[in-house]
Amino acid sequence: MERPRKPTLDTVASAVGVSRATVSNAYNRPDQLSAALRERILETAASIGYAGPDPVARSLATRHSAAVGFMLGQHLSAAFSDPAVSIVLDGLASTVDGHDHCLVLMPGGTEGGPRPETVARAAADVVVAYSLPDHAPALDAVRVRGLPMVVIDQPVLPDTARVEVDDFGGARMAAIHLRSLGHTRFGVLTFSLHPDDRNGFVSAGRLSGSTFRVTRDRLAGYLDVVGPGVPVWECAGSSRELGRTGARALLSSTPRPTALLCASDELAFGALQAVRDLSLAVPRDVSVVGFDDVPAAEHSDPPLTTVRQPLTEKGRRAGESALRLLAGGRPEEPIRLAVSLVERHSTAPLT
Amino acid sequence: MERPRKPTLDTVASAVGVSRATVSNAYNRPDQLSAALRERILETAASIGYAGPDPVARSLATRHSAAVGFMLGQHLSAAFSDPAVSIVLDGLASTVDGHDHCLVLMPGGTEGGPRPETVARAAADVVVAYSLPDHAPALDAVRVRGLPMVVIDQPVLPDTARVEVDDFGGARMAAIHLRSLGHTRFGVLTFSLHPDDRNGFVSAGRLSGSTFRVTRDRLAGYLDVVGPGVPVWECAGSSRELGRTGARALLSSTPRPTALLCASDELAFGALQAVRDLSLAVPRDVSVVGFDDVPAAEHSDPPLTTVRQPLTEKGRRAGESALRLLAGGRPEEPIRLAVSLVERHSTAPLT
DNA sequence: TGAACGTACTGAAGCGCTTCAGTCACACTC
DNA sequence: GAGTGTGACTGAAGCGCTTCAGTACGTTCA
Repeated sequence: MERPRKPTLDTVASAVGVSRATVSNAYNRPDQLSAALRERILETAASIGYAGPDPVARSLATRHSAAVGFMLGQHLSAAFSDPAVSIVLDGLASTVDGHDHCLVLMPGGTEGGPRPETVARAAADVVVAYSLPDHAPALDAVRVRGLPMVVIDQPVLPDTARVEVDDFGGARMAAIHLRSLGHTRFGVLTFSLHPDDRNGFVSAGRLSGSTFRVTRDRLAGYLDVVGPGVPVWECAGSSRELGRTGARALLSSTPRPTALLCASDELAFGALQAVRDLSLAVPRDVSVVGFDDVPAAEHSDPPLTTVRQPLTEKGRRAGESALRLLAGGRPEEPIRLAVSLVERHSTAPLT
Repeated sequence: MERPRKPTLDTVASAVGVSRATVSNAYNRPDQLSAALRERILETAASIGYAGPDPVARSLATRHSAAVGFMLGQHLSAAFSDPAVSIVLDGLASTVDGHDHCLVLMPGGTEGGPRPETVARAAADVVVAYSLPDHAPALDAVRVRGLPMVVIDQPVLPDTARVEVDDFGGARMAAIHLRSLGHTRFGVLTFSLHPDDRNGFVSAGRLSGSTFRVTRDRLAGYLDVVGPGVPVWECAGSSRELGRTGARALLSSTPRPTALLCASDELAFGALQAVRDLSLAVPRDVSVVGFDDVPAAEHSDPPLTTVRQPLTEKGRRAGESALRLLAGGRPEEPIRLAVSLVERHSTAPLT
């Protein structure tokens, strides 16, 4: 079947009997033509099924694509199972959407970040990177393309905007809290140190060379307070299930820890369950702290003591930075958001 | 500061001393030139910082953008807190990424779907819609643009591919299971019937006119078996917290239900917690069934009896359909994936 | 009354790339 | 030595739009 060609600006222009420039103005610069003519153009366009200027052609002509790329170091399901990611992404998405920009997802491959080819071929004029390992090839691909970038929770990169929280300080606060409650036997539950999906106790060597900034800092914050000899279990991702397994392992060591320091709330929720699994109670037998303060932390059983970081704001600020770079602004000073300890009922003095 | 213009195909062409067409071929049709020349072109390109053909210009010339749009009826945080969404999205993303396509996110506004302008301006050449209300304006915007579309769990639309599961049948299976265990007093926990974020008991009127196909069918499946008089609580989203609140309300009615039918696993997890909150036990005092069979269902306490739907495959099939449409294929017959009841330990005979 | 100004619209030059019909030189055949 | 390929490369026409310098035609004002 001979499908009719899609209408273009030209189609509309000759249907109305004006020049192409005028039709373009009808869409983009209403002040450039009389209201009556504009009305007539829009009506004609609708009647012949013209859906408005083609986004791609417009992007080529204007030299920006109204899209912000989003690079993620993990598979999407893994990433989103962590509310910390989805809330940030939501903040980001609503910010850019409010300014008529789309979000182009570049999901991570197996290597800790999108493939460089994916980056090279994606239409975006600024990209925000979240949770990539330090030297991800995708980061380099962005640089080669000359796209401005904002990184979240990532090491500093030349010419790049950045938003982050004080993971190290937050973790220290949590650990100090526990120590001041009298605890001396700790266990630490962390998520990936390296992009290789490993679960298990962590050796000193693996610990030192972690390529994920956030993991590294939270862990360092904990260990800075509780000392380096503490058992650390690494989970391949931030999920309840993995946390439950890890916490079970930690609680099976002798002497049994009386306090568990978790790198995220999701991991901590798993730990809560693990304590129950062993017929122990939180906080009577073991205290648990999380990190993030996701909404569910307030309603867990018991409500979770955790380090609050402003997740939505993180996404929003990243979005605003991206928009500012898009408008030609220079990357500003790194934005550092405050964290705070939220004491609830999963921690108690050592009895 | 005078920033140097970004190199283009032309820049490379004249640097090497060949025509622009040849440089283009070096990237897209290696068989059209000698290996030696290609090598030389690629080297020169790298040395002058050319990152490869501009994606936008290429899209305009080829008339496809290598992007699949993704429309979602909810805010991203709401959507991703439901693993059922993130797993589907992950399946979709890895399918299209494997074929060098990006995913363009068009997040829902408040009206149950992306704004039509968002749709009109997004560069994508096929879109997949998930979890939109029946007559979302975004659906119409896609039609006007003439883009092919695949819908997941959505009513049939002319000229549109579709993948879905038998929500009605699945829900019936779960309800029949409960009835055959002897239960007669039920409570139903559902998620949004309308795009207005409401929580509370559902009136008959609100129930009949639901605009979300999935909600409608699961609910209808439950009620088909347990009868129309059963109390139904609507949650604004599919999260543990909302489920917990709703289940608490349901369990406070007299006579107290002995079985809770939940529209999703997340809701069911909340119900599990609610039962504990009231110092009751699952399944001794109350049986609970979920829907989806997300990974966590196997590990909940107790493990959840639920209706399994193949989430990853749903995303994968949707991705494949999208790719096929992109290749010019006609929309095929709707794909209907099988569901099955997974009996675990959250249901038991009425004692 | 004529210079100055505004408003409404148009022509044409790109934006950076793909693609297809050639052209050209060279080898191969009978 | 004319005919037939064939492999390697090029010229030029678009893809659908934006934009900017201009034209044409009133209005205004000194």
